Order: sequence, then structure tokens, then C-alpha cells
Amino acid sequence: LGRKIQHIDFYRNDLRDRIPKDELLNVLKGQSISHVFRRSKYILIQSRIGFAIIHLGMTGNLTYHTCGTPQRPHTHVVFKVKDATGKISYLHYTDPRRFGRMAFHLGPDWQNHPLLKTLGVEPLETSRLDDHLYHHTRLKSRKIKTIIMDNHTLVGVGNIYACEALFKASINPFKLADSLSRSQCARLASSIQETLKQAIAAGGTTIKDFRTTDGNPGYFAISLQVYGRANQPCLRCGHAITAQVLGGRNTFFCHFCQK
DNA sequence: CTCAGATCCTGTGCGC
DNA sequence: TGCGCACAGGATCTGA
Repeated sequence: LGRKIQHIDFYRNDLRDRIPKDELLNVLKGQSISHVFRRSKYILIQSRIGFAIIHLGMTGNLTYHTCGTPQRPHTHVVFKVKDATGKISYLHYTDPRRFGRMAFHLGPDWQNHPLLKTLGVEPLETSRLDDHLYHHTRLKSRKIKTIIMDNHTLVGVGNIYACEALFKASINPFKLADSLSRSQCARLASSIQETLKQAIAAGGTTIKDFRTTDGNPGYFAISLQVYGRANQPCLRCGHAITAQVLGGRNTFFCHFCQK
């Protein structure tokens, strides 16, 4: 916060989408950073002009360096930053699989950006997530797992946490959404919140690539109850965990515990 | 309305 | 040892 972006170097511009270089320079170059926050998995960096919007995708990360030249392969963007004392540092955007994304928004109304305006609720900032889930599941014949992974319903729940939350709530991922009772919605809502809180407290889930901002892996993987445990015994009942594709994603659950 | 399948991408881990 | 292939995942799009 308060630091000034002096320059941005782009080493390639094809992430998931083309990086809007000129627009990002317009928003950030010569400007000081007034606010940094996130909505869903999008990081927003605010200046007087507008916002840079950054999604890290699967394998993206932002790290500080004293050197402006890329230190690792797959460093695609480098922000040159000056603090109040005049000290220069460099924020490197690195993303091997280039599933990440950079976008921009002019003016203060970031909520209207096309990537952000259709997003559902923040699960940890919604007091009645149970009601929200109940209303969102009525008259829906989709399977419940695809509903909680859909960012139009709520954000932040990817494949790993969807599997874990459904196990915690004892709900079968293939169950049709509108067949969930009110109490099942309540159980699912609190399971989602608990799962996310526990994962955040553990520093996230590292399967392979993920690193926290200090460069360490996240330790939630050791707490996973079902994800990645196909054919291993359910930790609650001992029956074998099932792996089955749902919505194009491998889905892990216990046939016996999850109804 | 819903879903399967494809798409974007690279590192990894497997079988042969 | 080395090659080819399947797989992982967030978000979105197409066609059925």
C-alpha cells in the first residue's frame, strides 16, 4: 500500500487470455497503490485510475524480489515498485501453466467488471449461507456438487473443498440439488465454511505446486478426508472411498456415509 | 435447463 | 533411459 508502480515489464502476454498491457500500464504506471483486496479468487489492486485484476489460476504466484530480471522460468510479468523511502523492489508474476488471468477496470465501480459482476456470495462473509443455499437449490435438478462449485452460487469452492465439504455434511455429491432438505442445506453450509476456515488456517492445500506467500507449502493436504483417497478406507465407516467423474472432475466420496 | 466434453497449459508420474 | 500418454485444475464455451 502507498507504493508507486514505476513500470511493468511483460515477458509474454498469453495467459488464459491476452494480457491487456497498454490498459494495465494506463491504470498502474506512475500511480500509487491505494488498496489491495480480493473478490472470489480475483486479486484487485487499486490506483487512482482504476484496478488491476489478477487471477493466479492453478499455478500462478506473486513474489517479491530485489532484482527486476526473472529469477525462475515462467515469470511473465514484473512490476517495478518504489516505496516512500525510494527503495525499489519487484513483484514477479510467475505461472507455469498460464491458467492465470490479468484484466483491468477503469473507475471505482469494480463490482461491474464482467469477470466480477455475476459472482455469487462469499461463503465466509455471508451470515445465512444456509438460506442462500436452500433458495439456490430449489427447482434445480443439477447435482449438488456442481451447484456448490458454480461461482454464480458461491465462490471459493473448487474440486478439493467441494469433495471435503460434502463428506463432512454426509451428502452424496450426485444428489439432486432440489432434493436437499432445509437441514441438509444448513449442514452443507456450515461444512463449507468449516472446511474453508480449516484449510485457510492450515495455509491452504498443497498437492504439488501451491505455495503460500512465504514460499512454504500449505498443510491442509494431510487433513483431507476423501480427496485423492480412491479405494482407501473411509475414515468414518471403513468402506472404500469411491472415485467417479462428475462435471468433468474426479469426485471422491463414501457411498456408505454420504446419502 | 442440464450436462458431457472440449478448451486453455505444463510438469509429473506412470507403463512399456 | 526414454518415449508417449493421462492427469491435474478454474472458468467458460459449444452442442446435444
